[in-house]
Parts: sequence; C-alpha cells; structure tokens
Amino acid sequence: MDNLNALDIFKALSNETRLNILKWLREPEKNFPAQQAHLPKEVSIEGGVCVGDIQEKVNLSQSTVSHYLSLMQKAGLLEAVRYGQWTYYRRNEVTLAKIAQFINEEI
Amino acid sequence: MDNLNALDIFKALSNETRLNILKWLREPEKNFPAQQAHLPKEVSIEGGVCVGDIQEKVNLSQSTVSHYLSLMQKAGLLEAVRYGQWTYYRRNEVTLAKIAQFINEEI
DNA sequence: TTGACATATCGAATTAAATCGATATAAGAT
DNA sequence: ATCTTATATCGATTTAATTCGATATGTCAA
Repeated sequence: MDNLNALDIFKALSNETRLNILKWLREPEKNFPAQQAHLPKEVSIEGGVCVGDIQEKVNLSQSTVSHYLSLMQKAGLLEAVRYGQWTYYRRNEVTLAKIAQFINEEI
Repeated sequence: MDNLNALDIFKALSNETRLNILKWLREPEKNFPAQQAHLPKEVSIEGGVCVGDIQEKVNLSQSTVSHYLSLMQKAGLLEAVRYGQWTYYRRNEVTLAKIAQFINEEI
C-alpha cells in the first residue's frame, strides 16, 4: 500500500466503530489494559494491539472486527505485524497525516 | 449545521464525483465557464455555481446531482445560496478546515 | 500429531447507498 | 393566469456495505 487511495480511506472512516478504533490506538496502554500481554519482554510492537483485545472492546463478532481491521489496513490507515498466532495492528501515522493534507490541499 | 458530524462528512467524501465537485469549486471560474451567468452584474455569490452548471459537468441525472449537493450541504461541506430560480452552491471552508484538523487531532 | 487458541476467509442475510425517471414546487416571463 | 425553466423530492431498482455464524488456516504446547 504505497500511494494514497482517498476513496478507500474515506470509506474506512465512514463508520463509528472504525473511527473509535483509530482513536483508541492513539493511546493503546490506556485503552487496552491487556495490551501486548502475549509478547515476551524483549519484543515490543510499538503502539500495536492484537485483534482479540480490540474485539473485546468493540463488542462485535470476531469476523466483523477482523474484516474491519483488514479493510483499514488495506486503506493504509493501519499497519499489521504478526507475532506468533497474534496479529498486532497499529496506526499508520504517515497515511493519517497525508489524508489530512489531502483535504487541505487537494479537495 | 453548526457542529461537525464526522461520519456524515466522511460518507459525503466517499464518492469520486462528490470529491471532484469539491475540487472544481476551488476554482469555479476555471472549471465552470458559464459560472454566474444568470446573476445580474451587481450580485455576486462568491465562489458559487448553480446546480445546472455542475450537473452538466458531472454527467449524472439532475436528481442525482441535486441529491449529492443537498447531502454535501447537510454534511456542512457546501453552502447553498438561492438566487431566484437558481441555487448556488459553494465550498464551506470552515468545515473543510475543521475536518482536516479533526483527523490530525481527534482520530 | 493432536488439540487448543488466534485470526482470516467464506457464504448468506440484512441494511444502506446510488441512481434513475417521474413528479412536485417555486420563480420568472409572457 | 399560464408556460417555461431550475431545483427538489418521491418511489423504485440496482449495487455495495454491514454483519453474522461456520469453517479454514496457522501457530504453539503437550
């Protein structure tokens, strides 16, 4: 996912739960108590939270949450890092900055 | 429409044609040759373009374009000014600035 | 190598968005 | 008053998004 696909990004942002996920991922430690509990101490996935922890918080089915996260990742809003059986998702600040800039300069 | 409804705004932005309309309205004189042709010289609706001129450019049905514009206006992205039988739409820069700021600070 | 857990994908059902043509409303001109 | 032109609204159809439960895949542990 290199170049900005504004349409996919705006579609991904057109949903309350997905907006919340992005917001929560600004402060993962605060919003996801169990954050990175599965990682050994020497490993850290900066800002990343696993699917299960997110699912618990949003209270939608596992498949829906997985779908949301993958869709946000495809749009470039999130990055995914796999560690063992877990997938950690974190914000992609580059895209977020670019889309704000896009609104200011292009739209 | 005072306070920012982010969801409605992102939904309004999730469409290529609507994105184009916003872009074109940055430079109405350039993008809409007949701009404000119906207005007497002493009246000016700064940056405004009437529905018919926009419709001609996007090549969708009159009802679809009218619906688009009204939806963008309800979201706060456009302002509508009626002059006689015409409705002139123009960008609402306040909302546009706010939504970019919202992405940078809230999301 | 079998079992348990985390996540992803599939297929189906429901709900929402896009889009049209037809019609209504509103203003201006005759 | 009537006709025309501009825009808005309505109702219907098609297409896309949401959401689920079931199942597949991948990883680790016993």
